Amino acid sequence: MVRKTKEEAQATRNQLLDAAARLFCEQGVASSSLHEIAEAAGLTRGAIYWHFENKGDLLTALWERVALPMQQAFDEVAQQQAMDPLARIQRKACWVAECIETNEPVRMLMTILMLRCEFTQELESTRGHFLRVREDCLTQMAEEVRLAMQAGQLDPAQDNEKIAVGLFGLVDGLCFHWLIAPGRFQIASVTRLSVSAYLAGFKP
Amino acid sequence: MVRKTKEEAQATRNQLLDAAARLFCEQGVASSSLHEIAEAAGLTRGAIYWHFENKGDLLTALWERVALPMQQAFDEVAQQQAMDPLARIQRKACWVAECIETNEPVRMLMTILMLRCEFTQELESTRGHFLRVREDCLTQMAEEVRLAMQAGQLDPAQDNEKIAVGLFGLVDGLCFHWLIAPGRFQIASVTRLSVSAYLAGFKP
DNA sequence: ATTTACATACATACAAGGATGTATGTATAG
DNA sequence: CTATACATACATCCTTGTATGTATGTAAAT
Repeated sequence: MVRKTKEEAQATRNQLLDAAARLFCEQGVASSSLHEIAEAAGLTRGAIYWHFENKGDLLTALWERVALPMQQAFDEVAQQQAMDPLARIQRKACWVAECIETNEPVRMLMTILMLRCEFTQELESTRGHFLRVREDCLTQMAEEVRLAMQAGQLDPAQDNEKIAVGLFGLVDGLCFHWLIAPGRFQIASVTRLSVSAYLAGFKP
Repeated sequence: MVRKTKEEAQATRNQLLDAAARLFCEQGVASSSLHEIAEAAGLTRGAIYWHFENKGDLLTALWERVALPMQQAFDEVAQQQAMDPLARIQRKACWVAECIETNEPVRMLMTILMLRCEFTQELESTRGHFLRVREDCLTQMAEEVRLAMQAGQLDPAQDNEKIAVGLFGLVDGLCFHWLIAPGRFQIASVTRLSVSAYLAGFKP
């Protein structure tokens, strides 16, 4: 039972990613051996080494599988021209929190990235991805803030980049706390409240 | 050259903690073997196993060595009765950011906890410590918020706990971003700006 | 329509190197 | 003399990477 069709091979790859996500999430990246992952997927390490280079590559693939569609959805929210700049900012910030709560793959990936992996030399490429995506989002967000300033919704005397950085910190920090202390608070409502207060603090 | 005095033994223990902090920070907790740590401290694994039970215990000790004095300093800030409640809140929130920037042991520990370790079963006790300290701080902060509401500085119609949770998220999120992208922004100034805007958004 | 040839998609086997925990040795402070 | 504060030695278990085996899909040649 070898040499399957391309579709079956893709299914195998997804099985491996699913198993890796579950094990990484449960017991951490370092503590999950490739043998365990393969076994959890009902396969052997040979399958892993066929589809991926090593554990780092596996994690990167996991991240891409979730992040790519998420990035698209994020951009779609950004295209909502019906809303004014400030409403768009608020919507985008809260959307991340909602995703973490409702979308299990996203929640698992964020759990892995924030609590179950070590950003060391081995995962340098993963960290690079992370930083680049973050930088893109930050640039977009700073631009939105600038537009909100132009529209008279935020104080134009402020630094739009700093405002965007603070907003990112707020959202990611809430995600971090919610993930490490699950069920401690309602992330969606707290994020809505916090973000609107934060933005209100920058009104002219 | 064995059987040293108690002071010398304590110094040995500190050497081990110093070496562990450095290695954990540089290459992560999981990637740092006890042999490496002992070697970096100019000792052997025997010394580690004499002073600590295992790697998890070592990390817990590391955390306690930094967190205990930090907790005290934090409480001292809380005792500043000269300031009004809102100023105290602002001061405490910003103090963390300042610490991370100026106090190297604190920065290293936060780097380890946020980026270089996996909160899995093995570090369950460390995570427990973390959560308990966080819960204490949160309770204190919520109380301060309540006082600020009583003093008419914040909107009493709001939920003081939620405000405190949001503040924690903001501060920790900024720390996280600053640690993962070092030098990307000035943490002290951004934190000051963000926190004051956040709090301003809750004014009556 | 077979056969041939090759690439694909894994499974299995092998070698080497740690890492951990523990048991034991040992010199000295108290 | 005894407990202390380590160093050393040992056994066990994993883990990774790679090399090799193998069965099948697929396309081209005949």
